Amino acid sequence: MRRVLHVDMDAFFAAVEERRHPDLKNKPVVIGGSGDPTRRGVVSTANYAAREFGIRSAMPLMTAYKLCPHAVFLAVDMEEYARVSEVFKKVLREFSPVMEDVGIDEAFLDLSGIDKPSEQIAREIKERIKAVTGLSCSIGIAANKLLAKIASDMQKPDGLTIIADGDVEGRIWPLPVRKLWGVGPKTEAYLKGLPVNTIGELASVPLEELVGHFGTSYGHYLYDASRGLDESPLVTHWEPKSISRETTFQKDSDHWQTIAGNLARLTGEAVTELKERGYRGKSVTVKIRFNDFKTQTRATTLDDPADNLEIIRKAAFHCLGKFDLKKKVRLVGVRIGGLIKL
DNA sequence: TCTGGGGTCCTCTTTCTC
DNA sequence: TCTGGAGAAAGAGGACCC
Repeated sequence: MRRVLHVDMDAFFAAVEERRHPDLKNKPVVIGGSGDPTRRGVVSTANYAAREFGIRSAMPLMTAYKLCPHAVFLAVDMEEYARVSEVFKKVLREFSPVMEDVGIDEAFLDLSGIDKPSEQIAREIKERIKAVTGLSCSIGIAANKLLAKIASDMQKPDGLTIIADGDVEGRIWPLPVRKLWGVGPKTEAYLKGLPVNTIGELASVPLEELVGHFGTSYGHYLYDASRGLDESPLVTHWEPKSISRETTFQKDSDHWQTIAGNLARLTGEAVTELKERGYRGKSVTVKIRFNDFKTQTRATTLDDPADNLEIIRKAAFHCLGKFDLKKKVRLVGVRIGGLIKL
């Protein structure tokens, strides 16, 4: 019988900042962008005090500022969060060697080979993480990744939730479909029209109907997921598939030099990382987002995999030439794909 | 009015090759 | 030489994740 644990750090970025700056405790804290709410950017994390004002992740900083002008706004300090992330993941590996990284503040742990009761392991992990990082986390344990992740979200912050066999009907089915990993705002809205609002209602839709609405792959996924079924293994090692850089201008621009200059700079940064990590790329894609938020991409394939700045920059500018730049541009980005390890 | 940045994966269409 | 079809690869867009 498989047993999977999911750890989710509570309001991670904000919690790290509060630990560094104890005077922030009990104040609303918003982490995002450059930390200047008058500039373009979105909320990465808000602490629980800020959430009481309606501030949420992915909200524009300017909107967050209107909701709570006296909140403390801080810049994202990825280096520090990555450092703390390594510390708590090291703790997890002490409990089981099979760990899957899920971004900076989450991880799965395979407990299948371990004898201890689930609740005891979870409590020990929470204590250890608290001891070495000073931070709290929420933990979910279930028979697979899908359910463990839903479980860790059920009692936040500082939660501990165990989903047992037979709990799906009683504890998962009443939840909104949006709680399923892979169901975002678009799918949620589409399902609402069927009408399907809860995971249980989704489970009552025949497989053929789901495949008709969503295609073979996603249809089957939804069918299984609504029943709490998930065979996917923990992924303990993976290679990057692409490396990208993009930037949103403070002011939309139709000035070619501004767009081209930024593309050249971003391409340089991406190539530097490509080289540092020891890869070559086979394809180059340029992304432009216009002032109406419409996004277009133009891609080209290189003759041979490359990590040479001149070759990749030339390819990027070839792509840039394929755009019709009549509208003002708000974002430019470059992606190097088809990576091959040297 | 506002809507980041760094990724993955899927689907559909177009282009290439045999 | 022309044409068509099949299948692969490339290109574009979009949904989703943290």
